[in-house]
Amino acid sequence: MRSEILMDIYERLYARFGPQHWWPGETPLEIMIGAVLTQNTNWKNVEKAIANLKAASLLDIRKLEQICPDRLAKLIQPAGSFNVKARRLKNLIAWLSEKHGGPIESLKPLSTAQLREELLSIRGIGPETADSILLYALEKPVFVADAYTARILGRHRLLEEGAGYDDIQSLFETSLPKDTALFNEYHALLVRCGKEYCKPKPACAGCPLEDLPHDTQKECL
DNA sequence: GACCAGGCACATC
DNA sequence: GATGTGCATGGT
Repeated sequence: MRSEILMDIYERLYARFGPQHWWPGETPLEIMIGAVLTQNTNWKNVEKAIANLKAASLLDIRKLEQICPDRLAKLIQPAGSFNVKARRLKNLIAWLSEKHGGPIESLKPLSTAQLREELLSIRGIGPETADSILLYALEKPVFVADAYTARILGRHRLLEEGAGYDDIQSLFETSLPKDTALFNEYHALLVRCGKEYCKPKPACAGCPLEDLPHDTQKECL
């Protein structure tokens, strides 16, 4: 039942918007960095910050290990919260380098559960950032249950009262096949639909989910 | 000028 | 354990 509804939503979104080609990053390292930079931040600003890092040839674990936080902060300035994010990036790089010796390839054989636990232990990496890294950088079948997901499901009365991040995530992970490509596309499509139609002040007209039961008064979680 | 954006840590109650 | 606040830029 729930699987059918979730697949119906997926089909509608895909039929409307088509493939989203996420994550827009060329390497796993760039995706990881983008996941931190996009915290509470518009993606366009993240692109500017990443362009600065590229221009400085800094998309490299060894170089990011060396750089001082102040210089890193200046480069990522367009992404906002730059002092905080510079520290968070340094924490992430230190984990890669000190615990796993650098190359991201060495992470891929490890279990999803172990990687998630380690990521969550890094200061600055919360559930959503950890799951974005697992799904988009490491290609693990993990569902990213972000604010758009909560908002869209909430508006369509598909969430229990008080459902939190883990509840929403397991709703998808237990109802759908654990398929990296599906989770990749589904989350990207929810973000796309949320941006265009399901904002805090919703504009439902024309939304591919418009004729499903929904409640436009409902606040986002 | 207010609100929002692909969150998280920390303080306080 | 729930709720509030700082971080900080850039687009609407």
